[in-house]
Amino acid sequence: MGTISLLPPPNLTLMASLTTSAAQRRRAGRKPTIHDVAEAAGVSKSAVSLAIRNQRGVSEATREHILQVAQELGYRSNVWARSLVQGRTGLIGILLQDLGNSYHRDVTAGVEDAAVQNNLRLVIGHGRRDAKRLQAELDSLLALGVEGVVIVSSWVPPHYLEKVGKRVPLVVVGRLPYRVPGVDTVANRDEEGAKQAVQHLIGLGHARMAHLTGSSRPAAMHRRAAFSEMMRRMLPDVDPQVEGPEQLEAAIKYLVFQIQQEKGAPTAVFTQNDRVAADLVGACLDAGLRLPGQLSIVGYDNSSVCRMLRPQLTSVDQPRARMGELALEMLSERIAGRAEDRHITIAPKLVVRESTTTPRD
Amino acid sequence: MGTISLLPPPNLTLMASLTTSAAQRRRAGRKPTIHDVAEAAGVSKSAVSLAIRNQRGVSEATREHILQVAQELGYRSNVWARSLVQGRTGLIGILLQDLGNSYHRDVTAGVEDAAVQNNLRLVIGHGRRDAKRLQAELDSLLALGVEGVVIVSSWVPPHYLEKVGKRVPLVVVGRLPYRVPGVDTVANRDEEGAKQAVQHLIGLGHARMAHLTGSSRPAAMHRRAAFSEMMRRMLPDVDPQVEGPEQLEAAIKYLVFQIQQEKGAPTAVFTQNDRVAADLVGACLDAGLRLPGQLSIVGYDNSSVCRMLRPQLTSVDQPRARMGELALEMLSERIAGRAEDRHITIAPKLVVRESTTTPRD
DNA sequence: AGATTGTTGTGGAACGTTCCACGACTGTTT
DNA sequence: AAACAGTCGTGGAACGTTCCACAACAATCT
Repeated sequence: MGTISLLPPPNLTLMASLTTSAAQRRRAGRKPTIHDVAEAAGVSKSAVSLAIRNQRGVSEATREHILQVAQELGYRSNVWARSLVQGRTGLIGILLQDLGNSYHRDVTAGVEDAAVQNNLRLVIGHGRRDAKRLQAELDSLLALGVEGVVIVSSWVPPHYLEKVGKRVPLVVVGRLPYRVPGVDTVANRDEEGAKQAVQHLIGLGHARMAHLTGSSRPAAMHRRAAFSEMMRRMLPDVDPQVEGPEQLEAAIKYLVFQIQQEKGAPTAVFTQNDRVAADLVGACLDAGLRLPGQLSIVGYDNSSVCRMLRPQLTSVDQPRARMGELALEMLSERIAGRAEDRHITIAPKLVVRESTTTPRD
Repeated sequence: MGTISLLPPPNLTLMASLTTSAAQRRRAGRKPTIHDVAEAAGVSKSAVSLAIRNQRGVSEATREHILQVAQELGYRSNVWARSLVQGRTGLIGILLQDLGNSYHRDVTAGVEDAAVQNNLRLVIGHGRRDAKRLQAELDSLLALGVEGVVIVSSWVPPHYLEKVGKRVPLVVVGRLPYRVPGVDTVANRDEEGAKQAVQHLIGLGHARMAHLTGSSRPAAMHRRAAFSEMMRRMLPDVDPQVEGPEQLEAAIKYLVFQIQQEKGAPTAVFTQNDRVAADLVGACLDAGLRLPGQLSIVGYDNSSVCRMLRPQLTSVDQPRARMGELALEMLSERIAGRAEDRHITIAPKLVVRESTTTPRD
């Protein structure tokens, strides 16, 4: 602590005339601006502006010259200044509830592709499966000035969605608890997916079936309800077993126990999603059950784990990339001014793999 | 605490000549600005600016009043205007090569947490496992004005890294082909992970071991080299089998075939990562092999699939969140001015599960 | 020749904020 | 009473860009 900082006098060189201003700026280590380019190229800043945006108003010769000078100086236009004056940013946000999840990855890929088409830049927000964080992240996106947001989560509270939806266009990928005015949605028809799963199982000869769910979010509830409805219609004599979402783990254990006892246990299970299915597969194998011999299992999402598990998982596929594309298209319509709400649903499709077979005799 | 200061309304309703301008702006559908708030609160824009930034220069009473008016108007400060004048954005980017991957998710979570601490906002870029796209995405982040970038990928070409690194601080999470001047790195010690894996297997009694790799990226190459080195040191008489990265699928098939033939086949495999391990597990099970009885398998990454597979996968864990935190800390040091390069390595740790056991006799 | 129409280019005024120098007022010290 | 220091607040000048009205000049039409 002995040394005292001898402050080097800031040497105010008086800025004698203002001629050197641009040069000084550059010397100060700042990034080159449009003024620097203009000065170096011997034209006005307006000319540079036109040139770099490829607008008419400058001759081809000067444009080339300007571009070359800009290149030499390493000039890059300042997006902030531009969007400040233009009043638009060309940014759109996508709010994910969970990175590290192939469903979200594929939806995002679809949104990305469509964004490129629409000349929009994508900013990803990461909510981490937590309503508070999702809200904070959404705020963050808004503060960045996105012109619209695609939300891939059903965890953002609807009243918050409604509030935000008034300030900026919002499209939700997935089911909401109820329709929120001003907010568009794109979702797969969970009922149809559940129906296909049940029909597939019935087609294989199954009758005693169970549904296993780990969530009471809207999508899960629709699958569950559709399962019950289908069973009532197709197999009115059978009492379908529906378990969860609380105590899912215990439900899985009990199911395995039932099968080991052989007394009227389900021969097939339709699960709410692949994660639950994977847990079930694990529990069955740990208990020494033969799969799919002793139990047929259908998942939902057709995620990347389906092909990793043994037996490979039969699962309902949602056209994820397409849903992402649709979401972005709806969003850009909104940004362009559409006022009425739209709700698109899209058909899912069962992908049959190894985890389903005819019931044990 | 009892006394409440009834704010004497500042009521400077003069400004006669300029009265309608702000109101007009608001009517035009634009978002409210600092001027609107100032007008509505009867103070100057400077006062509003101070109030919302919680700076001293306004009394507590007026600050509260201003904040309330701002709240009512739904005012949100415009980040670009701010960063335009301040010359900094408070944004940092993170470039991921693959959403939908638990490794990346966890690293990102670490970066996020540290970013909050450092009062920086995170922007996620998504490269999709493709050098071209990664570059485009990195450009995109730079255009947004990030002050630094954390890159979670080894796919960005080093020469490009070097070029970009001159304009903005860069930290790479993971191994690079070689040290790039100006670019910091944080990585796990792959050699140590490989060593732990081999030691674990030797401890179980294995001697004939193989390594299976699906990549020639630096991290993979280090694991592979360390595997060979360990084998040479610990079991000089055994010829270790190293397969891949090309024709990985064929190598897996051949390995399974060897084991079925029983003649001097490996009894354990250390794989480059969990994905390869999962493929191997699947192939073994499909061929009817008993796992881990006929083959012990060790993965790398301790990703979420480890617990989904049966047998559950023994795998080398990298402290992913911690690596993310470190990356962000290094980045903010750089932004603050550190000039010399730093390279941090961190110890991985083997997590033993079900996929490893004593060799078949 | 004069009027009309393009083309190429210019300087100043936004955009919404922060920063800075300074003013008005209220106490406190000489 | 004068001088000083603090607090609270103000208006104007940036920041880097685009937009707009208009100027200079050339080419074309009456």
